[in-house]
Amino acid sequence: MIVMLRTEPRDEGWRRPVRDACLAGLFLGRPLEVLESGEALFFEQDPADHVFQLVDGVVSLSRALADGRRSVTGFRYPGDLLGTGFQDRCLCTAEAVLPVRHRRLARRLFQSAVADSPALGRELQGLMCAELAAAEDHMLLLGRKSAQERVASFLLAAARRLPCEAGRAGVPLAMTRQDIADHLGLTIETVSRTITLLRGSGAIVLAGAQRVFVRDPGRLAALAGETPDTGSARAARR
Amino acid sequence: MIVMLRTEPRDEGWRRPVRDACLAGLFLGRPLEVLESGEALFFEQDPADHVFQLVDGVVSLSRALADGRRSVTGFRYPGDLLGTGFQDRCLCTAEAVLPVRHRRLARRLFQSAVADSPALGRELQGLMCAELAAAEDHMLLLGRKSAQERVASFLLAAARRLPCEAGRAGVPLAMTRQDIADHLGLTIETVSRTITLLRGSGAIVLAGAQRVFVRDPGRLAALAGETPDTGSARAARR
DNA sequence: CGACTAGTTGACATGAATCAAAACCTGTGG
DNA sequence: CCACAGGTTTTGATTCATGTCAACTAGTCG
Repeated sequence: MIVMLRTEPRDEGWRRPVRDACLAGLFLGRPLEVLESGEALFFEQDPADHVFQLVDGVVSLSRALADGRRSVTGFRYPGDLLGTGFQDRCLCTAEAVLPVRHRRLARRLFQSAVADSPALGRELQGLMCAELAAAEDHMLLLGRKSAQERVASFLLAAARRLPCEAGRAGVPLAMTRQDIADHLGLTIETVSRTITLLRGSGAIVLAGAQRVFVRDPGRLAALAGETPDTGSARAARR
Repeated sequence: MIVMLRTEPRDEGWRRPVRDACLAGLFLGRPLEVLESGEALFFEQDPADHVFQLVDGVVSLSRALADGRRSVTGFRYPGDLLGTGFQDRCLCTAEAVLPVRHRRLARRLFQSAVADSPALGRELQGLMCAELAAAEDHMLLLGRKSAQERVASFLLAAARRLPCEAGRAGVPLAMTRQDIADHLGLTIETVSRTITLLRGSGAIVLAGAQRVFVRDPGRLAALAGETPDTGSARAARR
């Protein structure tokens, strides 16, 4: 009981060496599972019984209309958690874009771990805030950006995911043009044409369809409709 | 101290008559503030120092590109909380669409209350999950739906927000056509034309620009691209 | 009543979708 | 090593939905 009391205090900073009790830690003992490229980890509307940690590969998250029209809400990469934002049902379908290795944890366990630890609670809240921020960015892209701005934004985001040096070797685009199109609310043809256009402008160079070199990040950012990033939103009002 | 200990146990179900210790309860003692229609509660990129409870009125949440293009990510109504999904900065601008009455709470207090109570933590997580689900729905709308489907979806959602009987008196659209257009990724002209079209089809009737009667919810749902709601996503794969 | 703003309608332009075909990969088998 | 099959990506020609620009109308507030 005394121990209980001693672990209670609010500010926990002191007793964690670098980073213990992180969400990733919950998956430590779990067995590794694998998925072929194209297979699904879960489907939209499935009961959301598990939470997943992506160890290796790339996953697309998508939802679809009855007639097959599809929206890819995002992609997930090694280290990311999947399904943390679900309640009882899966919000989206998760498909392996590359061969995947992952671990799984029963949602019950995940939830009780989060409920038991304020630190985990905070980490989860942070993750969800980030997802929400990304979702809002993406709504702006889908609702208001031109095809060129969308593709440029996408390539730029892909480049920024990589450590600077890795970028020298080119940005790998694991997903198909169809996935990119469904992510950007365009058709494959438009994605293809737009990439050709960006290539023509000298902002990027291609090495096969799946590898891009960003030659001129500044120009790409400009084409992406990014603000030169000075004034506040308040100042920018017309 | 004994009292402290007695309030500690994890499963609190027993000591709450109907619903105490909910997030809304945190705002109970707070003074009511007011905002004229058109005024902003906070701006994109402002430091996120407070969390708000909307008591009365309607608020639009939006982000903007440097050149003024705008995306309204959603609307908030009485009872809703605002700013719960922010970290250190506001993700979006919140503007009063109707005169607003609201209460505010320092984020610090909000966060510590949430950290202290697993029940509040769960409630907050639930709210954020719902926001995320709404965001994904909206991405599908923006990326893949036609103008008609977008407007029909919007009107349907507005109608469904109201209790059934209230619907008889018509669905009030507090926001301007510009707000609707920015929400749906369209222009005001297209919104206007599309509403006219829906009116022509007999699905809706207008009473002034700000009040809609949904005459045929089934037809409207069909025009909105909603599935007749039978098969699972798994079954619907082509 | 008049002025102002919001909303609607019309004519026309255009960016992206669609339909179609060619080029490019990647792996398989001779 | 080459030929071929099946898939993905690119390119081309054309169409169409939505955007743009402009005028008109309907509320609203002084």
